[in-house]
Amino acid sequence: MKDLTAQQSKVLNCIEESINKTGFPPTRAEICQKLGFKSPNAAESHLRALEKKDIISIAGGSSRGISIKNKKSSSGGSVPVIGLVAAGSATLASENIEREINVDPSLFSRNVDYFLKVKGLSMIEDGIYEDDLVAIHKTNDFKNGDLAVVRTEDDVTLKYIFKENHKLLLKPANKDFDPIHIDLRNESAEVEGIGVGLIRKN
Amino acid sequence: MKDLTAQQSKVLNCIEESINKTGFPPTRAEICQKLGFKSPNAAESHLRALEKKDIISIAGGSSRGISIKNKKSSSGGSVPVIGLVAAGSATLASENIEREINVDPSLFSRNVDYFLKVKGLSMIEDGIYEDDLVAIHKTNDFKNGDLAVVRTEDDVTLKYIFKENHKLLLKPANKDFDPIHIDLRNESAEVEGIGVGLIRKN
DNA sequence: AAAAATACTATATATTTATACAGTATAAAA
DNA sequence: TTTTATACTGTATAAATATATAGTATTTTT
Repeated sequence: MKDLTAQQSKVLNCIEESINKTGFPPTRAEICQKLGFKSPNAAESHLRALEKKDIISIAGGSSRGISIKNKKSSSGGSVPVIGLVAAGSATLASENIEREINVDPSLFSRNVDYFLKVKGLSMIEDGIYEDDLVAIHKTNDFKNGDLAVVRTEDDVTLKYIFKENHKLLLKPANKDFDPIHIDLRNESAEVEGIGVGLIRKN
Repeated sequence: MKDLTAQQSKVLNCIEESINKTGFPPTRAEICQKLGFKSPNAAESHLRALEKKDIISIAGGSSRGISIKNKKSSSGGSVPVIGLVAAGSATLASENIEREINVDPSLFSRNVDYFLKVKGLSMIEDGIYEDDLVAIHKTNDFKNGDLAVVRTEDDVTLKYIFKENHKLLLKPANKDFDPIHIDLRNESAEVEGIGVGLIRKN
């Protein structure tokens, strides 16, 4: 990312302040007033510079149409919690959003789309316990050994995933549980996302 | 809090959606468009109703001047991360704040004062791994069996705590580690806080 | 039964606001 | 050295927007 100039930082700061304080972005005039500019074009050109550097986006033709890109946390860091229902291998209640929690997106390595509330003990040997919230990044791209949310024909399960040609291995971390073997020629299976973190409440 | 009517809920929802999606509140016209109203005054009066019920506030004379009230704190959501240095039983670098992360205070059962970054494997059998962030609630009050941050004469360690008269037992969750016995008549020990949760990054 | 709140359409307008255009000046990059 | 980016003032204006006023109709509260 390109560096911002001192003035551009001030303008960006002014935008953030406005959003935090009032709940909405500032107008050009307000930026000018706060930073002591006498021409609205002073604000305008700084905004365009910030837009060019991909720091903000400006909605054309609408007032206060400024939004800060790749916004860390803020207040919009709300992530849904979805519960797995059954034990062991489980059924995802697709729209079963239990609640929403606020998390800092910068916390985890990848963007968190939802938290999966773990039911069952299939991953207990790797420190994933019942009722833990596993942070899921939605993707169907994975590497062998990733912790994946996999939708099989009638189940959704959280396991380590390994793929070799047409064979899919879903491996639990509990010696009392058997690995699941899926032959993709006969059965369908889809990776919904991969685990990028975990939250546990005692 | 007074109940909202169905229409008022829709309008509120529309405002929230706009803020989430675009980064700024909607105009009257935009609300009308989304909800199918044909007069800007339809939106206006619903907004005034929501204002009267203290759900939103409307900044007079400014465009998109809508903000949703009592938005959940977000203020005190910044919590420091402190690293434990050595392995097994460790030394707390007291003011060694690695960084700050934003968490939803309602996430854990008790208020989180800081996160302790775990070093070592002494709690591994209970799913607390190296580099996990254990949410610590500062207190010197504890129950037997609590996960506690204990400052001994020259160490700080995270263990299960048990107290019986003058004897303190600090119990790891790893059979390769020995429990620590402290005789409070000879040695001093202080409970800095107790663990109320955990965050892991993969 | 009357008053107040809800739920709108319809029209109008003062004000807010984005945004273009014309300059000036300096610093940095090509 | 010429171009590009930065950093503004100053003026102007079309378009966006809040907001008032005038109605109608239904539901809820008092």
